[in-house]
Formats: sequence, C-alpha cells, structure tokens
Amino acid sequence: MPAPWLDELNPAQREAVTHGDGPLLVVAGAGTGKTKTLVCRVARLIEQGVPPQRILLLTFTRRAAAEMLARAGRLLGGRSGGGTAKVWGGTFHATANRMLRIYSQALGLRPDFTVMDQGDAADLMGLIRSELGLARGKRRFAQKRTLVNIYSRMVNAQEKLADAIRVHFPWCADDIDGVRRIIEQYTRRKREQNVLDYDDLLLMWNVLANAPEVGATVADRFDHVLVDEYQDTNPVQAELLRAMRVGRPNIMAVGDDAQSIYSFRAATVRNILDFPQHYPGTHVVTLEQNYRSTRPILEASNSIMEQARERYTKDLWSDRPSDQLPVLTTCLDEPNQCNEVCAKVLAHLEEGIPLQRQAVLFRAGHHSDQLEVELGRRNIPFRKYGGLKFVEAAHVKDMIAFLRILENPYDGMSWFRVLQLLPGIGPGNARRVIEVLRGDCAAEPAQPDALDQGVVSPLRRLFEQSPSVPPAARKLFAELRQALADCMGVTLDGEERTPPAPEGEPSSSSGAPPSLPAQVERLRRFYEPVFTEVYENPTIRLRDLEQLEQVAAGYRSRARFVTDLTLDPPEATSDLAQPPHLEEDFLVLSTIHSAKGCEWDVVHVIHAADGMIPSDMAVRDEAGVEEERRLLYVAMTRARDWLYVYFPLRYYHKRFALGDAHGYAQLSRYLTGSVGTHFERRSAYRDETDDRPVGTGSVGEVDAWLNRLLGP
DNA sequence: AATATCCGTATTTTT
DNA sequence: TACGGATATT
Repeated sequence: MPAPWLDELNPAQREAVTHGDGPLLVVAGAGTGKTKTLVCRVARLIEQGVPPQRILLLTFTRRAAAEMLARAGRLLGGRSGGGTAKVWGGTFHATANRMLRIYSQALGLRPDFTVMDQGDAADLMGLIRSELGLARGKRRFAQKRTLVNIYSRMVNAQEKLADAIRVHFPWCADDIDGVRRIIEQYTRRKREQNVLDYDDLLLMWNVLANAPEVGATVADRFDHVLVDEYQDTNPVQAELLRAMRVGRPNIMAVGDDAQSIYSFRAATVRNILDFPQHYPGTHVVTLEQNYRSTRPILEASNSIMEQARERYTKDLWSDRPSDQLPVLTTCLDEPNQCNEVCAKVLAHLEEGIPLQRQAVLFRAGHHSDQLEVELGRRNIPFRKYGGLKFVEAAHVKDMIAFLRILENPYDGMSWFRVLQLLPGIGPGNARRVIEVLRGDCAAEPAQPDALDQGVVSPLRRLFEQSPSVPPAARKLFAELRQALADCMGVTLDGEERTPPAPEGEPSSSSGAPPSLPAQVERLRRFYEPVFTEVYENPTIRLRDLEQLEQVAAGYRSRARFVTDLTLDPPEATSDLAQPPHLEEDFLVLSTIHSAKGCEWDVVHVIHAADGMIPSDMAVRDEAGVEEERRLLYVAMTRARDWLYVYFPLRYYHKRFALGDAHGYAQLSRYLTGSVGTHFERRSAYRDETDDRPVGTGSVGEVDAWLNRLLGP
C-alpha cells in the first residue's frame, strides 16, 4: 500500500519520513519543507500501525501542532483523519501540564494546581521584594521582571544563581543575596499556594520522567517522540526528553542551527549539535532544497549568514529564478517608512496579492506603533502577533483571577489581585483577609482531603465565616462572596437564594455548579460595575470581556479554560483598528520571533537600523550580536517572492529620557559590505511613486532642525 | 496605618 | 505607558 503522498517528497525528505526505528535528526534549513516532513512522518507512523495516542509531537506553539495534525489527518483521509486528534501534540509546557494532571499524585502535587504566567510570577516576586524591604534605600534593586528572568535563566539553563547573575545579569551582582532570599520565598509560596509557574512545569515533568518507577510508566506511553524547532530547546527540555527515551530509541528532532533565536529563554544550540552524542546511532538527514524563496532572496539571506562567526553546514539552494532582487529602501524617518510600507502593501494588493499573504516584521513589539496608527488611518485592516496579548490586559487578568480562585482557592496571588479591586482594600487589608481565609495560622498546609463537596477550605471559610473588611469595602465584598458562591453552586445562609440553575436543575443549598459560560457571565455581572470605577475607557475594555465570554462558550471545563488561557493565550490583541466593514483579509504584523515557521509572499522588514536590529539590549556580548544576525536571517527567509527591507535615516524618539531629541541612525551592521550587492537600493523620499508627496518627512525635518536650535 | 495619588524613569524577544 | 517609590490623604 504505497501512500501517494510519499511521491511528492524529495529524496532527503522521504528518507526522513520512511526512517525506521532509532533516533533521527533532521537538519532542515529555512523553507526546506520541514513541516511537511514532520506531517508526513506522523501520517506514515499512523499508517504503519502506531496508535496515534502513542505519538508525542512537541512544537513551539499549539497552533503549529494543531495545523500539523490537521494536515496529517488530511493525508490519511477517511474517518477522523486516522485518529490524529488522539496524538499528543503541543508545546512542552502544555504537554507538561497535561502529564502532571495525570501523574500529580506521584509527585505529591495536588491535581487542581493552577498555572502562573510570567506576569503573575513577576507580581509575586515584586510583592516579596517589597515585603523584604529590598526596594528601600537609594540603591536600585533588580526589578521584578529582572528577578523572574534571573530565576528562569538559572532554572532552565541549570546554572548556579551566582553564575547566572555573573554572566547574564552582571549589573545585579551586588544584589545576589537579596535575589537568593526572594527566590527562596517565591518557591515556598508557590508550593503553599498549589501554583506552578512555567518553569515548574518543565522541572516537574523532568523529575517525573526521571523518577525511579513512575518515570518508566510515563515514558512507556509513547512509541515515538517528535520534536520540532529543536534548536530552540533548553537544557531542561533536552534532559527530560532523554529521560523519556531511556531504552526507547524512537525520537525524531527537527531543527536548524542557523535559526536559533531563543537564547534569552536559555535555549542552546548545543542541543541540536550534540543530539548525535546524546542519542548514539542517530541517523542524520539534511534538507537543503529551499522551496519557499526565490533565488535572489535566498542568496541575500545566505550572504547574511556568510559573515556569521560559526559556519553552518547546510548549503541552501532554490530553483526558483527571479529577476526581482530584494529591495533595501532608505527612508527619511519613521513616518516616511510608514508611508512607504503602506504604499507597497497597497501596490501588491492591487496586483492581486491579498493582505494575508503579506507581513510586516520587526524586532520589538512597539516597533510597529506608528505603523499601526497609519494603517488605521488608511483603513487597512491588520492583525498583530506577538505584541501585548489579550490576556495581559489588567481587566482580563482580573477575570481570570476570579476563575482561578474557584479552581484553586489556595491561589494567593489571585486573591490578592481580586481583593484589591474593592475600595478601601490595598495590599495590607488584602493580606489580612487572605490570612483569615487560609485559616490564619500559616502552618496549615494545603491538604488534598480539604476537598469536600466541591468546596475547598478558603472558599468555604469565605462562605461560612465571612472575614471583616473595611467599611468602604463591605457592600462589594458581600457581592463578591455571593458571586463566588453562585459559581460554586452554593447557597449562602441568610442570603437570597441562588438564581435557578440554567438547565432546569433544582437549586439546592449545594447544587450542581452552573456551566462555565454561566459562571463567567455571573462574574462579569459582579465585575462590571467595579471595573467601570477602577479603569479608564471602560467601553473598549468591555468588549474584551465579551470576547472572553465568547471564548469561554467553547469550553466545558473551567480548569481547561483557565489553563489554556495562560499556556496558550489567544493570539493577537482584539483588532482595535477594525472598522465596521467585516473584511476577512488583513495584513499581518508580527515580531520576528513570532514569525518563526511562517511564510508570506511579500515580507516587509522594518527598522533595519543598528540599535533596532540588532537591538541595543543585545549587543553587550558577541553571542548577542550573533543571535541578532540569525534573527534578521529568520525574518528575511520568511519571504517567498518579494522582500523589502526598510531603513529610516533619523529617529526623533527621545532615546532614554535625557539627551538629544533625535538621532541619526546607522544602517544595520548586518546589511553593509558585500551583503548590499544582493539588494536593489531605493530611497523612499525620492521614489517616483504616484503616492502623495511625502509631506511628513519634510515637516519632520523642520522639526528636527528646530529641536537642534532648542537643544543645549 | 493604610490607601490613593502623583511623578520620574526605564523600555526585547515568549512558553 | 506602566511601574515603582514618595508623598498626600483618609
């Protein structure tokens, strides 16, 4: 039974897809069909009789996994796509979560743990930081975000704290003792509160996989483990994978050392380079034919990497000739760049390339701020990936905090957040209330047997012996209590009865809790008046809450919903610039990091100036400069047919508060010299496009001149 | 004693 | 812009 889709693979791809047992490393250059190879391999395994639920497919985003499995399903055809839905697919973190819910007992972990995102982790660090009084005094102490970064680096790279600080955070060297104390506290509190952070998920999985007996059970679940983007895995991930494969030879890793761009997350290219040593007998397949880009685009991209310090072994080639060189456009300034990008986007749209097949890529989330305004002004619909996420908005976090309390009443940070919404309750009162709810003596640890008729102890305490709060907060506190009780299906003594349960079930004193969407709706009913007081422009934010309710409608399990929101948040902020016309088509705006693995017909890379690419923050050491080079490489290799790189000559930003109001930029260091010969050079401000004359640039120039007169 | 408010300052990339 | 510290206010 020869599968017809095997014929569509080139020899190297087919070699990887049909590889038998044993470790397999696929070194796949950009655009060489690595996803296709993975998809076909999954399909092939299932076709050969491997039960889908015994396949583990680890990817960088959940979207990637879902798309791959859908494609594999289509190849297999027939009923339910060969059962690809049963394949374990997702990110390392989501998989860890799933695994830990099953094996929590073996680790002494309560199965109803909640998961903190990095923002929550930073908040907890910040809280401890101020409690320990480390923020006081004239000296600046490491910020809460930095604290999380230090901790995360230490954990994921498996480095000593002192080493992590010395190498990656040298400016915090004097703070090391304080940092250590904070991390100790932080860990203790997470455990008390039955909460895991992102790093815990990996660490716990690693411990689980290495545990004497249960480890083997866990590993035995899978006949085949496939890992995408292996160049961006970190030491913990590599270690837990090895544990999962002890005595079980079937592992396939796919990656490209030239596209390693996540070292800030402790990813190390050593993992892919050392794979054959970690897995003796590894069969290595290299994919070198690029199907994505035209030859000139590929040549320009390759020329970037020719200057890299390390030599990469692949020799990428393309058989897609084209007369169109990539274009390097010099712009006067950022407004000029915006105009130029818009003009080019619209020109390609006229030619028949829909907006969805075009993307604007940039180094940092805020690099697209001006462009977003301009796109809005011109009514060009867009979607932004990788910027501020929906779930990072304060009001969405509030809603999630409510749900997390219901899910895990020991989750102190969620209580802390929720309580402070009430007037008259700040950090002090919030802490006091939480202590009462926890049973005042902190000695009482979270016990599994606290589970009782669906009501766990801190919530039960809230329902049975409501703690006292400042007068200003009383009314809303009572309402909060009622809302939470309603969500748990509990009737409070002496209060009005809960509204009838939605599905006509009888509402008793401890009836079935309402459905998840009903709970979300109930919480929003409580929250709306509160939040109208607390936040500015409530109307815009109100739409987000409605959106959240819509998402909740697709879920039955609250636990699942809450976890998905933190582990796999909805992409892209709700289109703020979405005019009434319900256009399907939209331009993609994305950070380069989020663009990994994607491709578009037309790619616009903006801000190709030194200080942007490479980022100022990254040029401290040579490794940083090298990684930024790969970042530019990743950006350029996303393009199929047209590649535009833009470089604004001047920036008017006040760079870091004090000092000059504008600066002249240098072209990105990666684009000078021989690389330039692979580009067609243009000037936006002398371009004879029939677009309106570039007025903004000239005004900007006058302003810059004025600023110089005004300057010191 | 704790909360509310104001103001200066520092800004990457993401699970 | 949002965070964190300092000051004003309840």
